[in-house]
Amino acid sequence: MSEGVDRAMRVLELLAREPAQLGGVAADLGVHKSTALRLLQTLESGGFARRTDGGWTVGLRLIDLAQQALDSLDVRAVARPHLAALGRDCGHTIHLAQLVDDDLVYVDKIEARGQVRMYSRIGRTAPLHASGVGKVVLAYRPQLTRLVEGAALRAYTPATICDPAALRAELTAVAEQGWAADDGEFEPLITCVAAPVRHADGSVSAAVSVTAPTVVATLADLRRLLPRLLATTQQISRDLGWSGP
Amino acid sequence: MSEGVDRAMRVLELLAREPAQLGGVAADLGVHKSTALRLLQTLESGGFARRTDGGWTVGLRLIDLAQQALDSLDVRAVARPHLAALGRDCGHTIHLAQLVDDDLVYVDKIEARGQVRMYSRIGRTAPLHASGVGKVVLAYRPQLTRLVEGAALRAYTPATICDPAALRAELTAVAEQGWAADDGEFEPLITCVAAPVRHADGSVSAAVSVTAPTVVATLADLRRLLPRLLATTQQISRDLGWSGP
DNA sequence: GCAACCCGTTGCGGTGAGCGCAACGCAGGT
DNA sequence: ACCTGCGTTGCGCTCACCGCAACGGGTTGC
Repeated sequence: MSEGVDRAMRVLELLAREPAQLGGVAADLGVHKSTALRLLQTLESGGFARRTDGGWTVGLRLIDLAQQALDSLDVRAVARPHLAALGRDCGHTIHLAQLVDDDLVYVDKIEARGQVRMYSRIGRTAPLHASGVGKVVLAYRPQLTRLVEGAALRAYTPATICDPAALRAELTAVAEQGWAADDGEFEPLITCVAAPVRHADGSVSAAVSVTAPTVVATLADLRRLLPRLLATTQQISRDLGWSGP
Repeated sequence: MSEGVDRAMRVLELLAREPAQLGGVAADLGVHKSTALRLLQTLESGGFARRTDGGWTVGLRLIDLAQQALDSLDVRAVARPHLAALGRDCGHTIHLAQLVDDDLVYVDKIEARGQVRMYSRIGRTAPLHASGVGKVVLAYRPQLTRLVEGAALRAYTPATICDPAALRAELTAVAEQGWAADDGEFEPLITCVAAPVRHADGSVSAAVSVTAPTVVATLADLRRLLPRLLATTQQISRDLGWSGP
């Protein structure tokens, strides 16, 4: 629709991945470098891009805006202290994922006490069929299963549930027991347990998970944390206005 | 330079502050609403804007990109575990600020153990003359004093140092003692101590601070944490390749 | 030393992308 | 029944933006 804006967004995608120079940006967009320069200058004037020694990078304004947007998410604000307390108690990585349109997005994260590197990032989307938070949300939002019914379920690991029937059975079990596990279904050797967060109207559009590498904690270990996790999600739900069981 | 992109950035600024509807966006930009709609649709197609029940909001892609950019900041990655450890030891809010061009930007934050609300946000800029991290950076980057020399120093509180001569004296003291304090100079009743982080070449372009409301910790209390803070910044500096004293 | 690069940057015209306009469908409120 | 304000669509006009070509300044190579 708006060509310039479209190109600008592609530029930001590029720069966020890694800094680039004018020529590279121009080539990647398939435009003349003078065009790319003017784009970058415009972005620079707004603080969305900046120059470094070795080329162009995303600007601070982008980071500021994103953080502003994150802070305006009500679920995040309400949940944060509870997540921090949970993280302090168990020492593992805590994730908060929220459903936005048809995507389940990680919107908060408490780092594990250990120094173990784990690849996850606020802003990324969680695979609905291959993550604890995803399965929890699916289990309580039947209409969302349309997103995984027809589509071929991607196998991230050998443990990923790719068979629709098996997934349906899993979701039924999750809905009944009130929590979900993920034993290496997205990344090998990474395990988690997840539980739903309810809004005032009782709907589930967010979830909390406790994640750890199996070398640190096995699924059995994490299961022992379930009462603590469920207490956390229930407290968050109550803070959001939910008054169910 | 590029009008469309310029408008798009203004739209994002608007949406990040608070969700808005088409009419509001159009009015604020001073354009016809059809124009605003096309802009929003373009942003939507790239994931930079999205529709909610009550209007338009910033999209997830923006958050993802910003987080990606944050993660690529080397200082942040190196410092994070040390900051977490420091936060665990003292329980107060920890900030990491980095100099980007002429702005000192908060790039990481460890929340305080207590539930006390404090207004700071990753992505915001720190006032150079009215914050611990700002004064530390100024003290070790004399060429930057040009930024505060001529300009009228804004008085955030009665304690803010607005007199150039007084500031110069303060910076000299900071440079000598190796750390800076901020006793209500930016926000009343908020105190902090800050120390410099050095890069491999010995230059100072980042700083760490320990912040607390005076009701929780007085300046005297925070001073007692100085050895721990200085040990942290020195360790970060070493991890960055610095081999000084 | 000069030449050959590659970087970012700057006028300059032609043209098509995107602008404003006007009109429509649809909800929700009075 | 009306009205108000939302998002949306088609249509010409025009000016913003594109590509081109040329320039200045670093760095590299022989």
